[in-house]
Amino acid sequence: MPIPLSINAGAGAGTLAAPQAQFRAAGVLAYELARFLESAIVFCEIAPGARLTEEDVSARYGISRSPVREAFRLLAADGLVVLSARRGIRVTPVSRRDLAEVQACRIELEGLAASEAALHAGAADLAELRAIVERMAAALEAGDVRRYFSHNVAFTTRIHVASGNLTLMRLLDGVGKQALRYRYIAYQKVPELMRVSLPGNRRILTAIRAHEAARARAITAHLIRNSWTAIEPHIPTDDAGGAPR
Amino acid sequence: MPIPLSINAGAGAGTLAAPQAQFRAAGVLAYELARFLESAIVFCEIAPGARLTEEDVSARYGISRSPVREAFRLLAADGLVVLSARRGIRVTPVSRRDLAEVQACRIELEGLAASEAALHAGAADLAELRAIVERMAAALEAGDVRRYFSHNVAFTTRIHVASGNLTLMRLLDGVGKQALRYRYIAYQKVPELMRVSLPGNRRILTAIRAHEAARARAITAHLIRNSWTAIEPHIPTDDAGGAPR
DNA sequence: CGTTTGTCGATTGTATACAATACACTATAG
DNA sequence: CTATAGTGTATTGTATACAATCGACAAACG
Repeated sequence: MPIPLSINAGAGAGTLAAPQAQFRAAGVLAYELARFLESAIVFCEIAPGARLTEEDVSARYGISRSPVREAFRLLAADGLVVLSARRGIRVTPVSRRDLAEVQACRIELEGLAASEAALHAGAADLAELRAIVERMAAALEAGDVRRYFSHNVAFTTRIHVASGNLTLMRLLDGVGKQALRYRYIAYQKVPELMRVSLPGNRRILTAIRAHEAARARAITAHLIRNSWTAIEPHIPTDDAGGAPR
Repeated sequence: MPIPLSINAGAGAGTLAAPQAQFRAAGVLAYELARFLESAIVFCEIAPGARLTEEDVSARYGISRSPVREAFRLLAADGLVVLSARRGIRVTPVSRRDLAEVQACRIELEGLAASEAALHAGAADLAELRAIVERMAAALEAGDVRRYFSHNVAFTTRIHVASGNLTLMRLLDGVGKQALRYRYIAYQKVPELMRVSLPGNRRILTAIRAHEAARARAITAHLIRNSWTAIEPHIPTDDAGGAPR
């Protein structure tokens, strides 16, 4: 039976921020596997709509079904896969509708995070954010989309941390991973997005440094709407594309 | 070894809306157990900060550890318990800080849901919402706090459905369960809250029926803020109350 | 020829045994 | 008396075997 995975192992694993590393040990197979698959899904190394089974994955990585099963549940909780009993799990298909849903939610939550960050960010947060922006600028200069993307994610995550709201972080973590797929597609298909994104992020940082909550929120919302409209044309109209088994 | 559960089995189980019943079969132990424990936690039949172990729960209900483990992960994803490796899991303690976090997020997400519902609600949604409001009124008349609470939850959930945004529903489901505990505490300690809540919900319904998205959002936000300030005095200042094992 | 029913295979759901690990406690050395 | 190392126990992490269930296909019946 052919296994539909085509991951060149070790490639992209761990390049994204560890999701709940603060809560869970690194040596736990389920979490390691979840991070690995997550990264593979976000970077489209596993195609949207692809079908996986517990057995396949456990055989492929030489581990038992228990951690695989747990990893699948973790991915499902973040909306990256959909579980259908006894029919295997499927990588959540991308669609314009899903994009719209995700972005609408992100506007609210990222906006809140930026706003709270403007109120609570300490010196360390600001320094870190500034450093990340510079790294983004360097990546843009070098034309390295994937590196820019990676730093951009770090920037966003750091704002979440600076907001000081753990519940918000948890929620953003959930919707964020789904959004990551679209964000990656966006930067791949429309690299020019970087040129809009970087100044936007700089302005967010400025607003946060000046403790202007409302402005930080507004710019964030605007930026998300921007990328939304940039991405949309590159997403299939509906999710009919997925192979129906 | 004493098992810290004190659930009179079957009492409150299933009174809350089934979370993902549409996706998962009812006969699956992990989901049944998760719903049961969820209800017990929300209604404070298991105390905040209480410690559970996979072994205890599996023994108590005569099922194996596998579904118990899975149920624990589901509860953790909704923020109702916190997992700490090899130290058992603990029911998430309540605290003013946590309340603030949850409510801040809810203002954004419930606001969005109300707003979208105002734009997309169909005749069936409106009829159902109207019916639920009448049931809330009846419960208020009868002074039945728990029944009022239950219908209130149904009302909120129905708005989420009417929004037509599945991602939003998923997020609200996550933060909503955590919020439920505070909402229940609120109605128990401050029954008068019902008298404020009912007219507020009526006004939300009116705004939705009139397709006034902004107003629906504003009223929703206002209502949440209201209950927030009403609840806050009844929550311990910090989470030092939990027995540290 | 259409419909229903039975069987089979694939896949998840559940149970259980075993391994690993972190924490608490005790004993011993200084 | 205090500090530290070692050991034991509780608890989760992982592996694996077995049961249940769903969908597909085929055969029999109308």
